[in-house]
Amino acid sequence: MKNVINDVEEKLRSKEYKLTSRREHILRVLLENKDKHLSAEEVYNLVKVKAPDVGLATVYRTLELFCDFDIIHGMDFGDGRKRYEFGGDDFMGHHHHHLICLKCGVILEVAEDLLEDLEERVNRDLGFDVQNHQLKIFGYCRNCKG
Amino acid sequence: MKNVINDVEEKLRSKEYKLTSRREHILRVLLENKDKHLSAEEVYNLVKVKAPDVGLATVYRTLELFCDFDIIHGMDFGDGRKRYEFGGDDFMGHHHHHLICLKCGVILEVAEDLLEDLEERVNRDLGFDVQNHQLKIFGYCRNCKG
DNA sequence: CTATGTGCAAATCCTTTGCAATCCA
DNA sequence: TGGATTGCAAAGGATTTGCACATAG
Repeated sequence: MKNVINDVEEKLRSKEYKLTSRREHILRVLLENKDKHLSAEEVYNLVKVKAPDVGLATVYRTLELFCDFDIIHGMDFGDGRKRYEFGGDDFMGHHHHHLICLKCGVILEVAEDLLEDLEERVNRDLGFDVQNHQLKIFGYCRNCKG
Repeated sequence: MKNVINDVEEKLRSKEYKLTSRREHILRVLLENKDKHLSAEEVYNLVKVKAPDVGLATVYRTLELFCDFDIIHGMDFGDGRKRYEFGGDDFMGHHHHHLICLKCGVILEVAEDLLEDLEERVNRDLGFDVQNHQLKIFGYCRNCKG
């Protein structure tokens, strides 16, 4: 954890950005909620607990910054707001996918990457140079089905 | 085409909705642009050519209506606006996927459905009852790569 | 005639931006 | 000190909503 924070600091510093205390607070919130998919406003509310004087704009600006540095990773589940998750490719290894329950809205993760052969096929057959992919699976979770 | 319009009319009528002339214009635009992924405003602009007195709100309301009836199908490519495509499951058979070029923004479609085994595995291993999925593949198209 | 559909403008929601003040190297 | 960072409030863009009028059946 301290490690991660140092890594991030170094990463930012390598391009003349600072890991200010605001940014560190935001980073901590994201770290402490690795498993969740927080919206900007949720991050804001959590950050305010420890640092009541942060502004929402700063949260947005910092989230964008972290995305640019591939420290976090933004996604969209179609509920009208962007959501963020700690870990870009550098921190997380390869992407995982999301199962979204249509009833209760819970979001589960599938760690395994089963799409490599697909990527290869797309590459070969369509001449499309795959960089990344995003898979969302909608359905009913164990508790909601039936 | 006439067929489709009649189908839609019947579908709407079965639940006490009407296929008014405004709605038909909107439907036609979507039909004539099967291959595109129009935003609400793009639909609006195209509809205005034939029916200058339609309001943007009506377009939004109609798109929502059509989505509810699974006549069209909304999606999000992360550019801040929802996009629509003719054909829900009823009209199109199974879903296709999208290849999004990171440079020129072109969106290609992959018709084949290579995810069935994945669905099955998710179902079996995680007790998740899959209804639908959405796959976006980002990369560089033939023209932009290299 | 009555419920549904519609245009318009205002309202909402999330996000971005301008700007003056603040902070850090 | 000087450029980066920030809070605040205002602006922005997409979408939704309230309401009075128009329309279809």
